[in-house]
Amino acid sequence: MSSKTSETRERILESAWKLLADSQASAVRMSDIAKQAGISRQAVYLHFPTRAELLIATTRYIDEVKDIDARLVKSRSASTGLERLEAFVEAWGNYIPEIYGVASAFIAMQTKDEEAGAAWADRMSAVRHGCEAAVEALARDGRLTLSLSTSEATDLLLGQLSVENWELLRHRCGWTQARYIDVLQQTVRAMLVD
Amino acid sequence: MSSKTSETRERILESAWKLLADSQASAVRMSDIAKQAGISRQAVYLHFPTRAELLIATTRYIDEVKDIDARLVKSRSASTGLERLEAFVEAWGNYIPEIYGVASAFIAMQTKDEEAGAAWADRMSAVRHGCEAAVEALARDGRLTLSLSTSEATDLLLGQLSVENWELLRHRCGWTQARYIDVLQQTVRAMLVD
DNA sequence: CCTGTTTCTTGACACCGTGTCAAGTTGACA
DNA sequence: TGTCAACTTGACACGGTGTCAAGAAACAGG
Repeated sequence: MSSKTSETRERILESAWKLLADSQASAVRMSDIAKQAGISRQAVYLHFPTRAELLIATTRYIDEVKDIDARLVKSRSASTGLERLEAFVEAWGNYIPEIYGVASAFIAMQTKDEEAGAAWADRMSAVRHGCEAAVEALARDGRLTLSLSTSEATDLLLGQLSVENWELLRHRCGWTQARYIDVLQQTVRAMLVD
Repeated sequence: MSSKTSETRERILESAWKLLADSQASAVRMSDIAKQAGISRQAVYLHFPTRAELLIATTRYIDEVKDIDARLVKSRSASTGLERLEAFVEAWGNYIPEIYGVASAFIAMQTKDEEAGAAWADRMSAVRHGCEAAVEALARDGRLTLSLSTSEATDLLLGQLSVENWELLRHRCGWTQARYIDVLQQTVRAMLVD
């Protein structure tokens, strides 16, 4: 009964994830997802009222499977602000590739769809909290650049760690993931520390 | 005759510019532009074959009216790399607000429209050349951070000066334009110099 | 086994925006 | 006066989202 429902639901989420991951485009239509899941297009609408809500559910699903929380443990338990900052850059920077497909679908949709925009903004505000915590740890250590308020420093860090910036460096400029993490740690440190 | 043609053409470009500037959305349709210009939707297609080409023409029009070249003179004539970098950040950073409307329309369109993607990439490669020139001037002075190649430094600078980053700081985080320029000059200097 | 409910399918349709087409109007200028 | 270019009007195709209704299939519980 209910297990059947959630089984199909999960197959839809897996399909959306897969298609978004390797087609990596907003060119993934509802019918593509249905086909991938081996069901009819209408069946998808029985589980998710709109494309936006399907995408939202997909991010949540990925977060669960890839255990975003576990990845952030190390940064939360860092003893110094600097360590926390570097651990956060590493954790989030290495998480971006996992969510990139669905993230870019969101970014593309944002402009047209109110609901999608709100969902993505919400998600980004969670990342912002992570940035803020690292910046505040830095400030407590007295190592935050004097000319920046914690809020400004948080904003800058968020911009540096944005999916758009990752996409620019990794895809358009051809950086490796390892180099991306390395350089970003160094960059963010130069920007915010001391 | 031809003056009538180019007069209408210009009215279309002005209309597109205006609508993109204050609606600041990709929600600007061909019919909106036509209405604003006081002509029929089809007349727009007599001057511009597709929406993408209209947007491309609009950027060129803005570049001309707002004289992007004149704004870059100061950075090109700087005597030191550092001066050149700061002048470039100021010139481009202050130009972004002028083109933001049409830029965000391009960014939104990029994913779906091949042609628009290519046009925007082309435009960004022009900005990249500006970044590269500043970075190379810095390298000639021996002041470029050792751990970065000139190409990597250029990529980072491009990301920092991206329209997306400007949007984040100015719109979503509420920075003033003056503060944006100030902080970015400082940030970019910390990232790339010495 | 039969019956009722939930899940899914099939196929139709409305809506919106882009781009196309064809026929008709207006105005300039020669 | 006739011709040509710019523009209008109104229709249509296409692709994608979301809706609706009728029926099929699976799977309970009695």
